[in-house]
Amino acid sequence: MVIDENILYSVGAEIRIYKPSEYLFTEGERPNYYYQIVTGEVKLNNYNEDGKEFIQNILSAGQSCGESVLFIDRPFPMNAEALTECSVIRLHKDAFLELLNETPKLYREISSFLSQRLYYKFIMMQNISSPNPAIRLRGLMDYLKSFHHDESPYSYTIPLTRQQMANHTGLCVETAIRTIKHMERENIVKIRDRKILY
DNA sequence: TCATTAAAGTTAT
DNA sequence: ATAACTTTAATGA
Repeated sequence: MVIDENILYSVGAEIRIYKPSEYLFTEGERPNYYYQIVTGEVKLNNYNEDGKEFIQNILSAGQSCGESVLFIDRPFPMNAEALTECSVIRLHKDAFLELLNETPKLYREISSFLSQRLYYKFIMMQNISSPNPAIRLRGLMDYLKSFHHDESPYSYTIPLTRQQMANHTGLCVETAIRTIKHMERENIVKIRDRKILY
């Protein structure tokens, strides 16, 4: 968790429920709130000129979003869409910044969270710039698996659909599927009832 | 080689 | 039932 919920409530935060496919915020909007996910999953994405989706990240309980842009005067560069039903704590920008001023410890925690995001972005950017789809997908899987602490092969079930994996790596679904099949033949992954074990 | 299109089967809602 | 996802195959850059 990023910030203790009780602290957020004490400075005026409110809880909001979002239905699947509802937006927390959209690209181009002016950021007015700090968001922290209590339950559910939120997808950060963009759409390119042809309307093709690119998933930037998928966030789950305990993670925050929107904070990256609260410190600067810029509109949101992405959409935040609820994937499942979500309960999200929302705190107004001014109250959020005020809270950080009063509590240096929180400043550090937010910085740490932002650093993690930056780290993720860097890793993903590295492997997504590879022309080889296997490297892109493996980079994604390696990153996801790095949070599960069992390193043995096939111990981690990829929590994404192939569609989502493709949209994460800028590949088309068909290429993602073919590449994953190829990886299965090479014993890099196992597939058990459509789930990818890595 | 990969994206795109089309078509069909499968799963989830 | 209907939408979303998965898979295979053909074609073209």
